[in-house]
Amino acid sequence: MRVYTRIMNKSHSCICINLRQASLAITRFYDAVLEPSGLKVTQYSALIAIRQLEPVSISGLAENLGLDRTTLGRNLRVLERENLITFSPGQDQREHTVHLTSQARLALEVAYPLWEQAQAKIRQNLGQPQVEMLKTLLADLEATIA
Amino acid sequence: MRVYTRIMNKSHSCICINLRQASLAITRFYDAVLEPSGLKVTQYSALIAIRQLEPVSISGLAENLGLDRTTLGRNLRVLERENLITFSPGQDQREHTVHLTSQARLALEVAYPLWEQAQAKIRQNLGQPQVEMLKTLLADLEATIA
DNA sequence: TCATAATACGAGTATATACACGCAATTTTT
DNA sequence: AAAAATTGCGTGTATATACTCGTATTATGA
Repeated sequence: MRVYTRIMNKSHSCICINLRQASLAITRFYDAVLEPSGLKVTQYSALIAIRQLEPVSISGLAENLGLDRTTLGRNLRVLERENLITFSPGQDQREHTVHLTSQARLALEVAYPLWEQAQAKIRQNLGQPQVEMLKTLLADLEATIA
Repeated sequence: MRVYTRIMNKSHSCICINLRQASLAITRFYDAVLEPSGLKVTQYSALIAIRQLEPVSISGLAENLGLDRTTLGRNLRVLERENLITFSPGQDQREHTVHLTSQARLALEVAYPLWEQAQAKIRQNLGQPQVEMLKTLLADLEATIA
């Protein structure tokens, strides 16, 4: 008797798809809340990271953000075109170090209360302990595949 | 699959960025594991959903997958080009209903044990109760912004 | 019945993501 | 010092995502 492979027919049993769907939905929410600042949440997080690490190379920034180097490089071009960042040569002639412009600092000041508002809504509706639990689980999850 | 280790700033305070980083890392992991099947995890989940809901319209499928209608429409073109799905007109002349090909059913049979392997690794390393807790939190999280 | 609203979809545009490949600069090894 | 390995980055290619606008079809309501 042949036993045919039983395939799960519920995509929501997939941990990855669960994560992706939540990630996309929450991203849409943050992008909508941040809209008056002209920044998307990906751009906001990149600018925050740059401000924190400046001066920083593209690869260093990518590692910090958990993104592929080439992905971040292309994302940064958008920010450069919008006059939010500039590049300058580093000590090492291979490196391009990234800098915030004053326009970016202004945009971050506009974006910050909006971002806080998004964070607050989730904290209030989900509960602070649940938010902390979620962060812990996400960190542990990433550790399982490292 | 590359694992982008974030040395500095491991705990970001942004709930959205936490989610996105985990989502991208886990997606890279699933894509790498599924690679022998020729399917990416997004494609795998789309095909599973189609098999479950067939015959289904593009909009109906998009709703089920939590994706924008136009996003899914473009994703489906890739699957059509790869001869994994076909379209046919529905009762309603506006609708395009989606169908799996036998090639897709074969690909799913190849992909299934690989997908199970990815799921198992996470279940074993994170723990079944933690996986359930994560799913609950993600569902609750999405409810907070609805 | 006819005007209007709602639905289903595609195209245009734009950002985000990442792998493979190649090149130039730097570091390490021999 | 020369060879080899590593590092930093860009390009080519491809998929994924979603917003706006336009069009055709269907449903609804006056």
